[in-house]
Amino acid sequence: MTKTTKIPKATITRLSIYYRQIELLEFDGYRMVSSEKLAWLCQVNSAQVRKDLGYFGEFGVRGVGYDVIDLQAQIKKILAVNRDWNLAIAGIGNLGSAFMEHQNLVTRGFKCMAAFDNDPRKIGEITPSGLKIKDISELDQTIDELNIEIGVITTPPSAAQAVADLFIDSQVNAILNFSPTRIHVPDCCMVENIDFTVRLDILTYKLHHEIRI
Amino acid sequence: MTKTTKIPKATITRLSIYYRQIELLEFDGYRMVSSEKLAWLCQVNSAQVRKDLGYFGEFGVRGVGYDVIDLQAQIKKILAVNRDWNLAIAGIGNLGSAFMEHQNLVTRGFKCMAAFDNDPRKIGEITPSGLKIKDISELDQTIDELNIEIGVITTPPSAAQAVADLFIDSQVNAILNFSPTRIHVPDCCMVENIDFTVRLDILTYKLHHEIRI
DNA sequence: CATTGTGAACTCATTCACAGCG
DNA sequence: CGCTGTGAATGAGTTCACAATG
Repeated sequence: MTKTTKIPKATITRLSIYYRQIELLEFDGYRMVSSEKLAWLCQVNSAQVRKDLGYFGEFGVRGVGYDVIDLQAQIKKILAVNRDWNLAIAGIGNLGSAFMEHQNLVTRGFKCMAAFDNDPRKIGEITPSGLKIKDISELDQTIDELNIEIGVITTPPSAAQAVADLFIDSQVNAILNFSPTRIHVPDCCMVENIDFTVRLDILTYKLHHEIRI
Repeated sequence: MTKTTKIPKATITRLSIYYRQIELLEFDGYRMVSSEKLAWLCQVNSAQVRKDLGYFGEFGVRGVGYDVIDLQAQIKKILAVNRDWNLAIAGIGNLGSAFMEHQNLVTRGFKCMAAFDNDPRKIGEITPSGLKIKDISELDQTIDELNIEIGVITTPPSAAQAVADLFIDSQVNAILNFSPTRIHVPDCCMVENIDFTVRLDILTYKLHHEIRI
């Protein structure tokens, strides 16, 4: 019934994980799946699965479970990944290049439409996927022309904030930030951070203290 | 006083973020920092900063703040990043290569000591950092010889679980998993996942629903 | 007297437990 | 009967508010 309860951010994260597992289930020929089984695959509690889905509707059949194909479609709709999204990426070093070529993006409708750098040696180069690297000064115009909605930052940390500011000036309100810096943005803009070293620090902490958190 | 209270995982994550900001503060010549300022930089509540640090000791001076150099050293010790850690990486595609060459790792004492793949065309190749790519079948022996404590998985999702199993058999109890699959491991092993698409899905969800979670 | 350190209050998230239903 | 859907109970994490103090 799409209640207006506030939905935990963790729920959205898990929905994305459920989606991935359901894809695999479908590939393996499953038609139905129980919350118990999906929970096991995703390493969460089965009540959690049911509650997460419950925020958005009643997708299951009591006594039976969830239809794999249907659930897949429902989650796609919830996450709004039932359509393509245009990305632009700034900072074409090793990481930026790797991100652009990454299989899981292409197959999921995330399209890298523009690539920017400020290194004169890189500008004008063609990436393996056939994209011409542009000068960062062309960002604003390009974003507008290509209808970019998500900006990806793979620059060194020192450049991250300036690039974020450029994206925001160009009305890009969603940023995926790979640099190990927190960037400051106005309220209209949302940021997701991916920081390798934070993840590694968690592992070293746990290894050192010999605990599982 | 290093109380034996249970420490939230989020606290460890933030500690790593504080650390990054403190490095920058030191670089900018600051000697002291208040919880208020650090909180602003990291986009959290200042009581949160104090509480997080409070789990591990009393590092501040009332009425003054925290000594930048000292706090840096303290957090390094807590996270156990006051020493080097040897990594091995499996799956030398675009992402694996990018990860190996990544600046922030090298400067932080995370050393990529071994690289594995199962593609005959890649085995034997030398990476830009001078590492010879080995056959995945040599994993067990190499891990042992080089004293590897952290394994990194940058393979396609279909290979992730098998590689994880190999790491675990070789007594590697900490895994950084870049593949968009949840891997199943025994209790002795800890896993941190980095999944681009989950992050992108969160952005699309928010863009579509025009909310900030 | 500005700022830390921390118990208490509060908010948010997860899990339980069972009614509801195909 | 078995599994979903969900209110109620529990648990975890964050923020408040203020006493403690260099």
